[in-house]
Amino acid sequence: MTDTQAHSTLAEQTFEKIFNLILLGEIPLGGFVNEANLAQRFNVSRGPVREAVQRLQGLRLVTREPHMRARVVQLSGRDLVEIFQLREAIEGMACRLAAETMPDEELEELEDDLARVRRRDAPAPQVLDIHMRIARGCNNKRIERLLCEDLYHLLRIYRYRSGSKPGRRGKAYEEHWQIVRAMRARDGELAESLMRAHINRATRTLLDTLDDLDEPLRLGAGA
Amino acid sequence: MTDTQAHSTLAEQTFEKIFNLILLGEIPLGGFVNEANLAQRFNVSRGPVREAVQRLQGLRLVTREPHMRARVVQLSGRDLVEIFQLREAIEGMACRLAAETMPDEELEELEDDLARVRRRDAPAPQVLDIHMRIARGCNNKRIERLLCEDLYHLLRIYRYRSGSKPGRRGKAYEEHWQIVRAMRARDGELAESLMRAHINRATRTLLDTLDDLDEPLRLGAGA
DNA sequence: CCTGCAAAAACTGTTAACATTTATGGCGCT
DNA sequence: AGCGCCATAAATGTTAACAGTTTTTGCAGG
Repeated sequence: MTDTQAHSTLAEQTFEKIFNLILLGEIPLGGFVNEANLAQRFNVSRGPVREAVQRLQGLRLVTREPHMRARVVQLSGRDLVEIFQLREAIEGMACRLAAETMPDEELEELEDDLARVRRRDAPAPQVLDIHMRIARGCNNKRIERLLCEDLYHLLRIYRYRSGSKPGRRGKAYEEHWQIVRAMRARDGELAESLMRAHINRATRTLLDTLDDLDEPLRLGAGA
Repeated sequence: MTDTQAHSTLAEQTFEKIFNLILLGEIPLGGFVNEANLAQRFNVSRGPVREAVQRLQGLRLVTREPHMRARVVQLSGRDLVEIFQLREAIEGMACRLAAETMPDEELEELEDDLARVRRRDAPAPQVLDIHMRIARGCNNKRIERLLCEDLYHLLRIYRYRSGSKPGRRGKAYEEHWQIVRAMRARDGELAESLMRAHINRATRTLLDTLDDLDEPLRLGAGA
């Protein structure tokens, strides 16, 4: 109507809309992604919808084989472990690189913001924030995109469903602090191993949670 | 005509064809990817071509912004370094996981094949082969896909243009051997660090080659 | 009641035409 | 000649209809 080029292309807007549908559970995990249905819903043709679904497939958020109907992935406990193993490897490397190449001023800023979080007068207490800032500071566009665009979407869905563990908050802060200190010391190797340990601990907490719930966070049909 | 479902969908066939065009340099690095042009060339409509190009964008092999024409990436020296840094992180982790979970028999087979390569009666002396087999054995589908599907395509293009360094062959073999020995000993940590060192050395060789050539392997316009 | 097959429905794959945006080339102006 | 503007050309974005495959439905037979 009047919203001229918020994202400029229908395909991109449609991607965001479908992603939100999945995020909010309106299309459940394991549920089907129907092109015609979505096209009608958004008042667009199937072209942009197809493009959006294909992008979701690129993120491995939906599976899609030749003539079969696309469906949202299940995000089983196994899937999450795999994602976290991948994060451990990539974010570890990102942290090493950021420790070696990030400008001093940005590191200081990062440290200051972290200190503000501790004093409870933080502007945005996003847990992912520090991870994202390290990813953006690693001076490797390919790693940055993989973390900030590809894995970020998956983590959003996971976090939305299992409101982040409150018990880990304090410990996570301490671990973040150590990581930033290693980075300020320009000790890439230490920074990497601290980040890996940090994510590894998160993985363990994740596994415990999954055990508690008996079954993984499943909102779609059971396997 | 008669080739019934080799890949079943036109979009997929078109993807392979366009990829080969890029691999062979028929579409040069930095060159434009014209949808209508390719559609006519392959006797298909623009739909499958669009889908193929979008997949190439997902691999970060072509860049494509809203209304601009898509173009093949440049693969500058910087790009290659970034790819190798990413490989170091992911293949390192893959190697650790493979060392911990790969079945004994597969590891033995891997060792035997490597021994055959040493004795010069190898069936297929593919350098990438051992990396791929480790990726496939890491028991993490997400990592496997990232290495075998995403990064594999990029490495193929790089290798096609700079016929793999012969001087490294012998050393690479020795390093592969050590990695497999660590895996057979089920020492994931050692296997990971050996794999990382292996890729790191390859990166250095790569950088030296680039220095020798004065400018990176550029077939498109210079940056 | 269950099983297996055949027709119908639903869905994805593909195409060609239309709409909109960007790139190109020529013209006049300074 | 060099620079900016405007018409034209070319490329991408979008749509609606058609084609082929898969899933569902319903019925007949055991």
